[in-house]
Amino acid sequence: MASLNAEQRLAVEYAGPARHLLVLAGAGTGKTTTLVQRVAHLVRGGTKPERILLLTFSRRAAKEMRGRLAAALGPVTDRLTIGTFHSFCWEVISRIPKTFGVQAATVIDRDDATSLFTLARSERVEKGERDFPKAAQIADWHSYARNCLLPLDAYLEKFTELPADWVRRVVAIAEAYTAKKRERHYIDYDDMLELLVRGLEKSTALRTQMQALYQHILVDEMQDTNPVQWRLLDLLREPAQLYCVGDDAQSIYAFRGADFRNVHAFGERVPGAAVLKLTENYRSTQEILDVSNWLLARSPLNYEKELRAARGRGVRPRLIDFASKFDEAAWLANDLRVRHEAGAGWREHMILVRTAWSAKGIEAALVEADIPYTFIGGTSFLQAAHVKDVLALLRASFNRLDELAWVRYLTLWPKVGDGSAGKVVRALAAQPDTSMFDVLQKTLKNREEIAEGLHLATALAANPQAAVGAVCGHLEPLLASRYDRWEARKSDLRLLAQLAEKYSSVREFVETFTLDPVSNSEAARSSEDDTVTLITVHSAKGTEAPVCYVAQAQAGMYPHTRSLGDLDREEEERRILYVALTRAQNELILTRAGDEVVNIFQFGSTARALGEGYFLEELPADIADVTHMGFGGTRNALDSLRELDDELGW
DNA sequence: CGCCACTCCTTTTTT
DNA sequence: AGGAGTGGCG
Repeated sequence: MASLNAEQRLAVEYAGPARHLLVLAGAGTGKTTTLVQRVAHLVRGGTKPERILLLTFSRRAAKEMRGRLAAALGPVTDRLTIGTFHSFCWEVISRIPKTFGVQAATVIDRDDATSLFTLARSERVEKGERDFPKAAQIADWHSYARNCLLPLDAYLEKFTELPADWVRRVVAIAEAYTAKKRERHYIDYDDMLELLVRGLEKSTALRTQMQALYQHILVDEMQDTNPVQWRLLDLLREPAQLYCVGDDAQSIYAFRGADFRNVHAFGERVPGAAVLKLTENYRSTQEILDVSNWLLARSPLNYEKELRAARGRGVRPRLIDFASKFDEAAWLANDLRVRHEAGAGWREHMILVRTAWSAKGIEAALVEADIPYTFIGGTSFLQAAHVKDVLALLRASFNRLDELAWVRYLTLWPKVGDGSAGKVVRALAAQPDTSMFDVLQKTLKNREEIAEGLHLATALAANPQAAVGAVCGHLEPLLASRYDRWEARKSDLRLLAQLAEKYSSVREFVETFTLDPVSNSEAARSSEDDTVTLITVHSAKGTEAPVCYVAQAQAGMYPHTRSLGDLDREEEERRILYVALTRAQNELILTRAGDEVVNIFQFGSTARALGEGYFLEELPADIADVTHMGFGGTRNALDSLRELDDELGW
């Protein structure tokens, strides 16, 4: 067993008197270790593994915990229940499908939900009404309200400036969305939590039985738990004991309804709870923590946090300015290469970015420098258009009511638009006893190739890898003419087939990957590969690396311009940067580009707000080395000759 | 009914 | 720069 310090041991072996426990664990203080050792401690103490539930925030965290537990406990690990809140709820619901009315349901992701909202909106909003909130915005509000257990109208009245009649119309659109969802047997992410919570509230029998399942419920990242999730824990926690681990300073999911103040109020929210603290940081050197502490101390909020490094002192963090983001990206690639040539492994390096989108430039530089990397976060691989096209046919093959999938598949074909696709969708719903194949044949005359696609998917339903392969082959001519860079995209589809291999049905494959979207490069590489990690800060919570680059740390990014003007949101941005800084073990390097590279998307607010409240503005020189590099780096040496042009002029 | 050309807006973060 | 939504034409 890993050696524990006194605080950790107290937390791991805690045996009362309080029934429930919150462990406030600062960054790098051994949160995961404590959780893993707690489970191991319980199992070794005689608790049946079946009676332990471990809820994590992300799929990646669940996987990590499972791996570490397997190392500590061996095969009994398989008897533990470990998962995200969402996957746990969905597993419960899937076991009692008739009660929850989800026998033939298809799980939809955010994109599909937004498409459904677009349909609902278009029925209720004139084309000319350009100011009326967009589908994506309405979907956000709707999701947020549900995660907070608030009725949509109450939420809109309280938190938006919408006029009363628009509130009513938005609510009507949300109701239409819900109706469409039900009609099409769709389940969205929020349904998973909401259905189970409602079921537990409604049915004493279900509640009693579920409460009897677990003796111990352990929760990771408690500070990011939102009201529905709290409600679920409230419903399950008697007689089970709650064991929660979290850090208020790392709460970065307010946009999903999390409120870090809830961990402060833990004692009141959970009667009979005690709070322990872990304060010794084992991850980083004191220099790295000095910068992190400095950032947090400047907050108007009081986090009462001052991280101390158990490891002692090391290298001073650096802040490097570049003339352009190209210089910055090129320097990053070069620095990585130099370190690699000096003997460091690629995997010892992590580049953290605020937004997935802005990582593109760095990605390009890494590709050009031939540096192996894994990108984690942001738009997943499954959201690429060509991948969705293939998945649409697979989805349609097992849910005849899946309108979004049918329309997507059918309109891929020439001469098939929304009109005929709609006809097919209606016919499929109206004739539930006719096979889908026959409906297609009858509705789309002389279009055998369209029905043939369905045939391939259905015939190979039990062999996902073959089904994906066959469907890709069938659609290839269509997709190749539709998208540019086809060769690159085609490799995504090969990857898709590869991913499908370990599943026993097409349905299981599609469902798992909707719940657990995999980013492109993440899917392509196994965890054993030696690669640099390029990652969004949100995805990086819980991870660490010896050398961390916090890239694009310029004004406008921390805090992000979109959050300006709202104090709570700006403070959340501070915590995001704090999370980024505290990932580093040995070396922390902040890089940023000067703003002479004009952003093409010059939104009004960007220009005005640049620099206001910028967190790194006053970074003291005694805690970080600030250097300027690469001025004119993108300029060709010959460019200096240009100045001669005016002078010479013969 | 489908296709194409045009305009407008976008990108904060994720289960 | 590119994707989504819109409107007019074949």
